[in-house]
Amino acid sequence: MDQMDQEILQLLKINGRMTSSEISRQVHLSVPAVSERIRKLEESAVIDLFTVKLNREQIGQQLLAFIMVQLEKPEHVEEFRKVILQADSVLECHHMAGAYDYMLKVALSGTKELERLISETIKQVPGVVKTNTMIVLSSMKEEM
Amino acid sequence: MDQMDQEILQLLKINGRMTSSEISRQVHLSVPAVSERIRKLEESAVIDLFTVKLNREQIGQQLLAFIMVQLEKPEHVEEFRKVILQADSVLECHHMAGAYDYMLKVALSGTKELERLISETIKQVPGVVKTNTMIVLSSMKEEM
DNA sequence: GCTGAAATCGTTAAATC
DNA sequence: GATTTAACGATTTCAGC
Repeated sequence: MDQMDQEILQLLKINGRMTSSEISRQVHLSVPAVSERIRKLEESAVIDLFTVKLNREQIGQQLLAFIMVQLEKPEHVEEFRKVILQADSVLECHHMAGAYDYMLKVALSGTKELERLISETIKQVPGVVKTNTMIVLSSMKEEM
Repeated sequence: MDQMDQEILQLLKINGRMTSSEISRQVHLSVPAVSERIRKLEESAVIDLFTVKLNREQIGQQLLAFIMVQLEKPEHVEEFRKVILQADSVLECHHMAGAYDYMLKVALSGTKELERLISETIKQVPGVVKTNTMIVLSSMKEEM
């Protein structure tokens, strides 16, 4: 991955739909050269995927929160994982070092839905002994 | 935003570079109809942006962490904001309710760089009185 | 708001440097 | 690896529904 690849990735980060010909003009490289570099960045897994970032407020997710979860024993991990992967409102799930085992980033319509997620989904998983929820007031930066 | 828009967004979430003609085949709508819907979803800000998700391990960011920050007084927010927006390793910054004022999601090469970020960048901001860092061991889910 | 057709523009593959 | 050319495919525009 050289300087040129970095420039191309920078442009794609700002606009993932930018065409190879548009990029070609900006980086002073021929169109096939640009396409080939993008293909190789995908092949080598530097590029994970192209995606679209939605405006959460516009799609009814006005509330963002982080939920710390303490899972009693490792034998409950599989069930926990299954529940998390199925829950659409859970955007991220990280296995953590420290006082809590997992940290979830969740996007919901409001506190009512948050309450339901915590008490009816997360706390229903066997082994979940403790949770700690932190509410986001606003976000000044959010990248991938 | 109707059912059709949701189907299109779902496809674009999986592949942000999917062409209108590819989408057209999958949702049984003409190509111009698909293009027009995508254009309107962008115009109405439901679509925030098209972007590329990079594989952090492949680009030398093997360490992911969350840093809680306590900021003494509101008059230091502007300086704090400036530093955060400039720091490439800070992926996210959320203003929080609760014990800490801000929560950062950071991606770095390792603990050495983390130490430098905390002591030479974050703690240098006037008003930062306390931080608390949580290390990510692995991530089982990560969407936008 | 969708469709179909035509013109424009972008992509891909092969040959060459 | 990059470029050029030419065939192919996608997008845009617009008339008509």
